[in-house]
Amino acid sequence: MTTGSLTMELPRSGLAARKKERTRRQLAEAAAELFYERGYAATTVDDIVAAVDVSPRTFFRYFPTKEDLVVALGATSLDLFLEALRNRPPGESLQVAVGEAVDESLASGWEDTTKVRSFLALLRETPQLRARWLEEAYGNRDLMAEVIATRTGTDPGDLRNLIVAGVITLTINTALQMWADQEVEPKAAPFVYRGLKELATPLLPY
Amino acid sequence: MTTGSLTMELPRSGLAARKKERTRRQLAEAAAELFYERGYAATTVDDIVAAVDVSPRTFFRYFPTKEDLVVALGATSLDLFLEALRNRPPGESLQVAVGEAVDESLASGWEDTTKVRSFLALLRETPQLRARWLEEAYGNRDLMAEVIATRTGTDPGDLRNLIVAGVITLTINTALQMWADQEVEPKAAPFVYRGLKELATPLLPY
DNA sequence: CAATTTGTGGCAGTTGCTGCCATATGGCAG
DNA sequence: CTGCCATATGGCAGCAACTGCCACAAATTG
Repeated sequence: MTTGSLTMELPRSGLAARKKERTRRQLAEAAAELFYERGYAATTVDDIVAAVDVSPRTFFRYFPTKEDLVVALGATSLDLFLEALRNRPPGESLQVAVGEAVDESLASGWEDTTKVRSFLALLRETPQLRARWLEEAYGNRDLMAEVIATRTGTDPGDLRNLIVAGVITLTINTALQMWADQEVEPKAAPFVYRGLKELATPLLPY
Repeated sequence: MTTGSLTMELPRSGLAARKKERTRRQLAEAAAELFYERGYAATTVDDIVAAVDVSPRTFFRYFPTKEDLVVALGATSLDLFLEALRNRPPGESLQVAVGEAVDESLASGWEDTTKVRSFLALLRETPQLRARWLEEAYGNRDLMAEVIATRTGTDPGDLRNLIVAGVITLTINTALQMWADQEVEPKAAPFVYRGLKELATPLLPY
């Protein structure tokens, strides 16, 4: 059980592999539904496995902890976001690139907007998950710094790039929460833009 | 049991109050020692209470969770930092004020530098605690934004102040980890300065 | 089809944590 | 100093998240 990538083995084809992938998806979907409905703490692992009809022991073979299942729910978006950012045209400003990459990754990583909002609401309501998610997002900081370095032709190990990556991560998360809090604006990008704009002027020498 | 302030009741004087404060301190100190020695996960609540000779049930009356004990270990510093920042001379630049406030709060909140390093090492080695601590630090963001607003004569609710506060929080934590990673420099302030200096120029319009 | 690998279930056990009730201890009025 | 009240403590039973271990079933391979 590789906790790192949250996938179990390499063999991608064959009946067994598909079956495993199916079980995994069923567990994740059933859990998500229950979490959104009753809340994270009020949903036990037993509840989840009962909905899919597997043993509790099996649950923990797919997800090391209950928390990890929630992380897995959103982790795909993190990867998609980085990939989208890599593919944005080089001439584009970082603001636009980041904003569009957010929208693209949300669109391709989730069935519909409702589920994104539910996920964000779950994070907001559960400090434990919020903390864990932030930690997860920061884990991608180094990768993001690399992408930024490539776009700007600077040194990937530069402290500045790390800081920028951290700040952008923070801003995106804040912006997404603000977006989820309201109902009228369907796209998240405007909120991200608004946050990033604040970073366009020097922050400190007040 | 008020989970909010992590203290139990108001009566500050009297024998009972002192006894309670003593038990609390004993638990925290014994736990810290064990955590630093064997690690967080490898130390059970039973281990901790055995060292102080109270019942496990009592432990949870003082600290809602094992994690909360760790947070309590460092939370004092957070309060001290804000207080120190409030007391820095108004003319001073924000960089200097923050850097000095960090040093002051570390000096007054911990017996010696070794313990600060141990605490930071514990955070570094335990993702779960790192996540929780970050969440805790961000909890002070609004308060910090207020202090900044006061210093700069701007609106406390300004989004910009929130962002600055968040970025400073992030920078301080990163800087402290870098400081703890090395051995030669005894004071943390230089590391904080170095990080804050990066914020003096616009971050985004690359 | 046989041999081997790999996923699964069941079970016992540990740890973190909670509710409940009985008891002990400190604070205080008389 | 005594008796009453408030509060802290201990013990116990119990739940939920995990884990290790072993036996069994299913897929994969030759």
